[in-house]
Amino acid sequence: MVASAPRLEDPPGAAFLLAALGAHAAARFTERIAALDLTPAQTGLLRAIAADPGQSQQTMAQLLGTPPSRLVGLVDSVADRGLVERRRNPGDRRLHALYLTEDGEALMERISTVGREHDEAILRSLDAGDQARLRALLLRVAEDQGLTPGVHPGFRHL
Amino acid sequence: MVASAPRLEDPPGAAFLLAALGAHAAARFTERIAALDLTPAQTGLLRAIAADPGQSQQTMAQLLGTPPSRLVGLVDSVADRGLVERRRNPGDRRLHALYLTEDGEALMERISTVGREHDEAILRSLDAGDQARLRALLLRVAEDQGLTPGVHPGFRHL
DNA sequence: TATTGTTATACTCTATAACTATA
DNA sequence: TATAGTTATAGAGTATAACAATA
Repeated sequence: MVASAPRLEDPPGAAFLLAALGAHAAARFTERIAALDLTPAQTGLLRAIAADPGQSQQTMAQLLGTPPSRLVGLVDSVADRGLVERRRNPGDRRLHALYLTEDGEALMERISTVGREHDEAILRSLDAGDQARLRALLLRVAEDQGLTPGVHPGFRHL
Repeated sequence: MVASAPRLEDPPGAAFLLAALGAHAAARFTERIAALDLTPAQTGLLRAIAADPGQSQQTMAQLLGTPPSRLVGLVDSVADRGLVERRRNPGDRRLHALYLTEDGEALMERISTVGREHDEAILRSLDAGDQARLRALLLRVAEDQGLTPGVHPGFRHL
């Protein structure tokens, strides 16, 4: 058994490629939504509210994997801009249910457009068939790994 | 033209899947190398030194996309453990060339093993053919997007 | 007493820029 | 004067835990 030679150009594994490309895609998306004056965390929050309106901040914090205290400032930042509103639950006045305003829903449309443009830019080197194949493979892995659909698991560090 | 209905389960784009899976893979890898008492940033530095020994800290900082001042503590942390050594360049004594020690090279072997196990865990839902297909597609996208091979573009935020 | 949301505090991490030594 | 590396400072962002309102 011979000791392995120095591996200068060790081919990166698929998981490393995933992590690297994921960080790259996230950085490019951050640049794009900055044009809408949004941070990734704000965008993730808007997306989560749009997907399931009326949730309390506690529920939302658990879904996003962040301490409730952090949600306060985040919700403030989008509520101050009239994108989200807190509605007190009359039955239990401790709960603040989160809803998008009309402006918020309109902005979600623009976010979706940005997302499609972003997708196109990242995948431009693949033809339609390969794009579909890649997406199917990623979906399969994401499901197996237990990722919550539509939620960025690294929300804590956005 | 009818206004679009509320899109509750908008299928996530491939780029979003990439970002989400990338963050997931990075988080799982962080857990694994913690068993070797390493942070992702330390691991990235070791990898970069192994790939191209003898570089100065300035060069390394540029490659990794981080301010040189941050490299100091990072190099200290691995040098104190005897994994890396700074060698002064006799020709220009301002430069500190970075090399792995024998212990550092041995640890790289273990890191490679951890990386392979990590890969296997992330991709376990795909058969060998699909793993190869995914890897080829990711490589194509990474190359098109201008990613430096073997370098994590989000090194700044590790 | 328990829970929701909020605020306060302390801590970690980072970049910027000043500083030292070499050139 | 310019550059490599280092150190100091200040700022951003976070989690933990204390707090107020409601149940």
